[in-house]
Formats: sequence, structure tokens, C-alpha cells
Amino acid sequence: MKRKRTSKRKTTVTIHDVARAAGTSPSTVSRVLTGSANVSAAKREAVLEAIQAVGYAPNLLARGLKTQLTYSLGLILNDIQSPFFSAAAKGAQDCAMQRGYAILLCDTGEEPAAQKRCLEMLRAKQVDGVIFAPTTGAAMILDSFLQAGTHFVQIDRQVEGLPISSVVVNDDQASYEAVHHLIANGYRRIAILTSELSVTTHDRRLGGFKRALSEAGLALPDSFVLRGRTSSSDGYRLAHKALSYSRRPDALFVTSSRLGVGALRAIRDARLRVRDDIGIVIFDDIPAFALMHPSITAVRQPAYEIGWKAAEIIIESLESEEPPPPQQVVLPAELVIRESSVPRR
Amino acid sequence: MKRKRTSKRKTTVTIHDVARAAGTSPSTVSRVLTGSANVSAAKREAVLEAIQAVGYAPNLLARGLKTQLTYSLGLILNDIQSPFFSAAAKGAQDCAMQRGYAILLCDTGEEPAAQKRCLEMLRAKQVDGVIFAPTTGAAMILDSFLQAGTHFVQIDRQVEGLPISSVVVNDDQASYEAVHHLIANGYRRIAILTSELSVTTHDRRLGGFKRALSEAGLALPDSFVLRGRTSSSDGYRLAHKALSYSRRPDALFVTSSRLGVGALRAIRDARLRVRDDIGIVIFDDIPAFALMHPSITAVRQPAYEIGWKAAEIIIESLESEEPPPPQQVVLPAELVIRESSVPRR
DNA sequence: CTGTTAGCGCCTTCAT
DNA sequence: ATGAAGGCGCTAACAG
Repeated sequence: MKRKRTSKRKTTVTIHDVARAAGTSPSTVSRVLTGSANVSAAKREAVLEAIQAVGYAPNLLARGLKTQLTYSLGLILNDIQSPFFSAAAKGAQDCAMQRGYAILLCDTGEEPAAQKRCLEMLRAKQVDGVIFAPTTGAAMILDSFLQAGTHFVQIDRQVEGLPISSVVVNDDQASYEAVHHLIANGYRRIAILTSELSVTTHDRRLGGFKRALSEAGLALPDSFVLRGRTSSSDGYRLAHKALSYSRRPDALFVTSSRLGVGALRAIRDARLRVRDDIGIVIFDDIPAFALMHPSITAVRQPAYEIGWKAAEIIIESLESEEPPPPQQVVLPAELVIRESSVPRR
Repeated sequence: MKRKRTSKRKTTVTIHDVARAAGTSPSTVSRVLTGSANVSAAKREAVLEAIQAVGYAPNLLARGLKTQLTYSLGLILNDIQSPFFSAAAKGAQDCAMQRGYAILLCDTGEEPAAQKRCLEMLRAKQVDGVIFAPTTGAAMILDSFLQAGTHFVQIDRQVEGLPISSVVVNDDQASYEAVHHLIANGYRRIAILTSELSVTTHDRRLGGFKRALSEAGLALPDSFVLRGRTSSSDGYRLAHKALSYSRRPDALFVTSSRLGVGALRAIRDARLRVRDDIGIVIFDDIPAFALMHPSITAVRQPAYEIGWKAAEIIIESLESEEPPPPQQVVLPAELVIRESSVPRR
């Protein structure tokens, strides 16, 4: 962790150098930089030229130290490789960039310990705000940060009962509709593949699933609720198990695309035909689902918009005089009906 | 862009507070924090306790201003949503995190202007180094940064002729092998779908393609080299065009997964059968390719390793006394043979 | 081993 | 409109 300074810093050019080159004082240079006060057109010109001449670039560390504002936002995700989170990251990045903020990226891999380390690091870096998808154990860590006045907004998941803004989708309702759609298409023995993680996302999707079933008067054997971790191999394992039941399900509702990909592989390996032997709807759409034979019905989430909106909320709250009260934004997820849930004939 | 300070900062606790609580001086606190010098066990204890008691968290801005070291790395990508880049991002993030560095994420969307803005922002933030996938126009912008002593490493693409480290795959050879494989499986009229962007990646893939063809004594009509942008709709358009030729190709080599996804859709819409009517190999593998019917042969890139290695190179060079000379790392991409390139019969 | 001193680069009163 | 002075929080000599 130790490191020596190399000769790198000889080239450090500061507002002093600019001032000297422009024949004025550092304060004046600072004023044209921030635009905070009036300076005569002549001086301003001189300064601007001097900046070019000496190749000056501002040092945001120094500025931040002085102003207590860093114009950077933390972004804590569980898996940047998932299409959902990478789209959200892009949305947040684009919005932040446009408003002059930078994004510090953290990937927790769903590890509470990593989540804690990320939060601490972000605090030490003095980020102005944090966008994050909480994983288990977030609540207790968060307290101290809220007291420190850090602005937060949660995405995808929610830690309930905390006065924090959030941007999520209508997990319950969208799941309800997806399952309702399966039922309407004649499927009766529907199993759910979901995560054992206690995050709101999966809980609510399970909730919508159950609601649709009970509303239709359909039974739900305990064995039809299959829980695992979130990798695609877990999806494989879960689906494999479900398909091995003597009375196996005739349809699957899967609460994440990763699990879904694994489940599809299991179906294939079991030599079962998607749609004819087993219907399937997956929560969270990925481009590949449209390409498959048969194509896969999925619930599309506005991931990019979620990320964008989260950044927007944070920046607004940062830049307003009175920090606005926490807001809960719920964006609609959309059922994209393809072939895997619609039997022929 | 203007913003008032809120009442947030009342809670700022510094090493002074710690010092007071521990009955010692700020320097001693600093010493236990950095471990730079010996302090008596008693004092150290007192300081450690005081830190807990007053809820102190270090301010890395201030430290960085003093030490000229920020322990943060810039990461400039063209599209975080692409599986390749998001895997690379994760690799870089994991390595950086492990070594105590943070990652500042920038997404250029392949825009030279955005690339420039990102670079400037990163410089202003005083990052210790930058990992980046250059897009067109990178060369000229880079110069000034190299002089400023910023450490760089390129991934995926290369700006040639600059003394910068890079981590790439063996684009030429892997492409050669992929096309050779198509030829060995009886395909003869092979077209390539690639990008019009002049980045080394696509150029080299085209190079390997041509090499395999000429070595086999196969002709390459100009119309069989199709170039577009990089979206999947471009892939669709290009493939659609190729398939409409009176003497259409019997196989496609596609130089990116995005283009490939579009091409597959075009094949499907044209009611052609992958493999039997038209063979296909795609450079850059994504999980979905394994799931399709028939499954898609692809060139798998070690994206995570590329990101990891890039971070490692930068950190090593940062932490070594003598900055080591730039190194060019070439990781092997692997041809994953599935069904789309292997005719039955 | 420990406290004091002097900045890192910048912004911001305060005088002028 | 402009310059001088002080300090953001921290570390690194320098003394003792």
C-alpha cells in the first residue's frame, strides 16, 4: 500500500502560475474560474489566455476540500455484469455526466461486507450522494451515514422504514400480471423460481405470483416455491429439481434473468419443449430472449430510466436549498408477451 | 450548477477532534492513521478509542491534496451495457478494490467529444491512473495527459505508436482460426460484418478473416465486406443486405456480439436456417449464444481478466519506484465451437 | 516518541 | 474590480 512519489508532479501548474502569466492575482483567476464575481473584460481575457498558455487544469481535490462539494456520486451495485444493473449504471452515468457529476463505481457482488467497505470508502471520498441497491444488512450500516448527512437513493431494492428516496418498479403488480397471463393461457401448475435473499424485489414478485394464483383458485404446493442464490447455475439447479417432480409444473415464473437463463438450459437438457411442455415467463428482459426459439416472454424493466431518475433525484436534492422530503418513485415494468407463454392451437 | 451549502457540515469531525478526545496532538493521530511512524502503545490505544468515540472518518480529499495520491483510477469505456465491457469493468473494479483503489466510471458511447470530457474530468479529479478503451480521436487528446504524467493502460483497442501499456486479445489470430473453422466445415462464400470505426480491434479481426480466406484460395468480393456502426440494428441491416444478394454468402463472420445479435434476427426474419442455410461465427461470446437453437459458435474473450490485468498493471506501475516500461499484454481469445458453424449430414 | 510548523491548491471574506 | 490573508483536513519535515 505504500508508494513513493515519482517525478510526476513537477508539472503541477496552479492558479498561481496562471496569475503570474496573466499579470494578476490568484484570487482573480479563481473568480474567472468560478464565475462567482465580476472581473473586468480585460483581465478575464488575460486569464483565459494564460490558462491556455500554461496548460492549467483545475484541481478538484483542492476545490472540494474548500467548498465541501465534490461533484461526485457513489454508485453501489450488486453485479455490474447483469444487464439490469449495467443499464441502470449507464442511465445514472449519463445523467450525472450531463449535470457535471462523476460516478464512483462499486460492485458488492451481493456481499454485505463489501457493501460496508464501499460505503465507507465513498464516505471517505466525500461523495455528495450515493445511489445504491441495498443488499442484506444495509439497514444498520446506513444509520451512521444518514446522520452524517449523506444523500441517498435506493434503486431496485428497498430497505423499508428508512427515510430514503427510492426508485423501483411495480414488482408486485407486474408479477401478478405475468402470472395472470400464464393462467389465461391455460397453464395451471405454475411454479416459481426465486431468490432466497430477503430483498424486497424478490419478496414482492413472489407476492404478486401468489396473489394471481389464489385469485384464480389455483393451489400452490410448497414444493412449487423454489429458492436459491442468484447465479444462472442456481437457476439450472432449481429448474432441474422442479422438472423432476413426479407431477411436474406446466409453467415456470422466474424472478430474475440470471435464474431464467439457467432454467432454460435445464429445460433444454431435460428434452422438454418450452411452451408446449412447459410455459415460462421471466422477470427482467434481456435481448437474447427475443432471439430464442421459441422466444421468451419476459417482464421488461426500465433499467436505464431507473438509473437516470435516481441520479436526478439525488442531484436535485443536492442542489436545492431545502432538501426535499424522500420520494418513492415506482416505474412501470412491462410484460412483453412472446412465444414461451402462449401455447399453439 | 450553483449550489448552497446545507447545514450538512455541522457533523464534520477531524483529526483535531480525535486528538483532543485522545489527549494528544493531530500529528500523532495522523501517525496511527497512516502507520508511518512509531507511536507508543498507550497513545495508539487512546487514539483508536477516540476514533470510535467521536465517529471519525478520514477525509481522502485532504489527504490526497497533501500526498498527491488519490487512490482512484479512471475507467473509460464505450458502452458499459455491452457484456464485454461490463465484465471488464467488474474485473477492474475487483482488482482495484482489493488493492484499495476506487474506480471512477465514464461511458463515452463511442463519442470522441465525450471521451475528451471524461479525460479532462478525470484529470481534474487527480486520478492516479486511467484504464481506457480508446475511440477515434484519442491520440491527439492523449499527448497532453502523458506529459502530465498520468498513468494509462488501454484495453480492447489500441492507439498505435504511443508508449502506453495495453491489454488486448489476439484479434487477428482468433479471427483467423474462426474463419478457418468455417472453411474446414465446408463453407465457401463467407462474408464479414464489421464496424466502420477505425479501431484496431475491428481492423485486426478483418485481417485474420482475410488471411484465412486467401490462405484457402477463396475469393472475397468487395460486397462481402459489410461495414456499419455497432448497434444491433446495424447488424440487422448489414445481414439483411448480405442475404439479399442474388448469390448470397453461405456463412457470416461477425466481429461483435451486438452486430451478431442483429444479424441473427435478420437471418430469422429472412426465414433462413442458421447452420443449414447459413453458417455463422460471432466474435465475442454472450451467455445467450449457448442457449439458442442451434447454438451459436463464438469467440470467447477473457473480458474479466482483461479488466483485472489492466488495473493490476496500472497499480504496479503506480507503486513501483521506477515506473516500468509500457507493456503490451495479449490474452488469448478462444473459439467456442457450437452448432451454428457445423453442418449436419 | 511526540508536538509544532508549514504548506498541498483552492475559494472567500475582508479591505482597498 | 482587485489583492491579501486565512483556512478547508491532512501529512511530513523539523525540533525537542
